[in-house]
Amino acid sequence: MLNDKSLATAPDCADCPIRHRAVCARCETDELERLEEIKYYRKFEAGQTVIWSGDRMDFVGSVVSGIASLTQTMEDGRTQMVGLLLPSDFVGRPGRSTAAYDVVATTDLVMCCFRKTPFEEMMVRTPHIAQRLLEMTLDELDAAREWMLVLGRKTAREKIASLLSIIARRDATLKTGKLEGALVFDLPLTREAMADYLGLTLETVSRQMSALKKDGVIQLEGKRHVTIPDMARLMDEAGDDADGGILA
Amino acid sequence: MLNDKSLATAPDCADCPIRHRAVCARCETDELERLEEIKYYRKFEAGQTVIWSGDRMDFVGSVVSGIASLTQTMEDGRTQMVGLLLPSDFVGRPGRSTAAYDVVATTDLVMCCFRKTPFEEMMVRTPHIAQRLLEMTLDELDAAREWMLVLGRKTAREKIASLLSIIARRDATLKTGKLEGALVFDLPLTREAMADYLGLTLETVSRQMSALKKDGVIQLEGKRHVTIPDMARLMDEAGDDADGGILA
DNA sequence: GCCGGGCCTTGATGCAGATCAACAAAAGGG
DNA sequence: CCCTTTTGTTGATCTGCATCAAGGCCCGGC
Repeated sequence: MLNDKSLATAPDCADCPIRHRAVCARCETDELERLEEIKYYRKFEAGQTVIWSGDRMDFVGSVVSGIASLTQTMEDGRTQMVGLLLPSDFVGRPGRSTAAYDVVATTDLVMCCFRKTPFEEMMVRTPHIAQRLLEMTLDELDAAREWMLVLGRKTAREKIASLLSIIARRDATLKTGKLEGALVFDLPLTREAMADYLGLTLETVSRQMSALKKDGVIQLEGKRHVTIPDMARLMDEAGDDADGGILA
Repeated sequence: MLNDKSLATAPDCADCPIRHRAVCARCETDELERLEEIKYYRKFEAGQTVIWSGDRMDFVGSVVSGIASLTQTMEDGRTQMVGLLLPSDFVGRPGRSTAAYDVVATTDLVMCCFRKTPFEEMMVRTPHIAQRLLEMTLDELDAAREWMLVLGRKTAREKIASLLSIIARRDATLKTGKLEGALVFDLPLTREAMADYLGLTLETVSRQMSALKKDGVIQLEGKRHVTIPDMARLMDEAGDDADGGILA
């Protein structure tokens, strides 16, 4: 599974984000070593499904590079994305054996996985892991609740602005750690995926993107390359008070 | 703070739900004793605010009786309820000192609280607490994501049916532990609170309640007293595949 | 080169739910 | 008890987004 090329592109971490995020730095070295022994890598191409809702899920893991999405689908086909997993985000649930959502690779994707059972045993022996996971889960819960406001009360234009500002912020933090001047990034989502995240149709997404472009809130080069000349302006369009949104 | 009358009404627990839920049964007795020492009770009347978003929050706790809601508000006044806290649900976040949402008592409310610092120290000493909290937080995350589907993709009628089925299920589980025959309960929410939870206006809520009544999906006696003659029918109206929704 | 299929944009039209408005029914409060 | 306030219902109208439909752009295959 381990693939040198993909690992070479892992962000800000020569090894594996679990070491930085899920397993905290305070853990004893021998525990970290044991974690090394049970970890493995999985690679997916854009569009591939990592796991289907309801399927047996015998691993937990985190995103090394690329983006995965969590989606829920109703019988009649309506779908809602309920989370966007960026590098270092955690997937899976200790203590549950089936997946609650479809997990799909939105871009090419590398994940660092641990078999669930040894990971759980390790959690029992290493309290810091549970505490670190609790912290991460609480962050995700905050992000999910933030998104409930977006879904429930914001207009289509505000929704788009919210999504762009979240991606822009997260992208800038990953790349430079700073949020200054114009922000430039490539949208990792199709219009349809944006629509699924925002509870809109792709036509509405397209129209609002055009409108934000016409109004100078964003610049578009091609369909995906975005420049945000003024982040404060964008956040204003998103209806956020200046501190803005958190990401799933 | 401790109030005999309100404690007498605590559901299924003569003492405090924390003992059952947040602190797991496996914890050593002396740890439980220590937890006893730092706990205290707070009582609120319907409509009172427990804490405002952004305020300093130096406690964590759980609901003993009554219902509290977590709400986010935009500057222009649009509000979205992001969680409904029923008896035994946990509030607060170890490791954060300010509240992220407004917490409001929707009905008369009794909470069992712990000062945050001793609770956090206790968490470090007692690994099972962190693991139990992780489990609870993951449940809440699932519930929040379930709700994202409701907010993003369901029609007004489906939203109402989803809310009713969640309340009915939770209420029945608390009271009898079973989901058989007709379910009867009192709505603990005003039409406005329902609207805030569902991302609708109160007029739409009222209309859809009337429509569901006219169609025989629910029976209404007064404004609050609800009978569900056929739970499967209601869940069908909610657009859920039979297993239905989870609650925040 | 041409063709077919993703992906995206834009236009025309329809409808679910918001908004505005009036009133009914309880629920206090003096 | 009446009066006010809160809460809920129902109607009329408006509007933002969905839906239906047509076509453009780009890329990969033949």
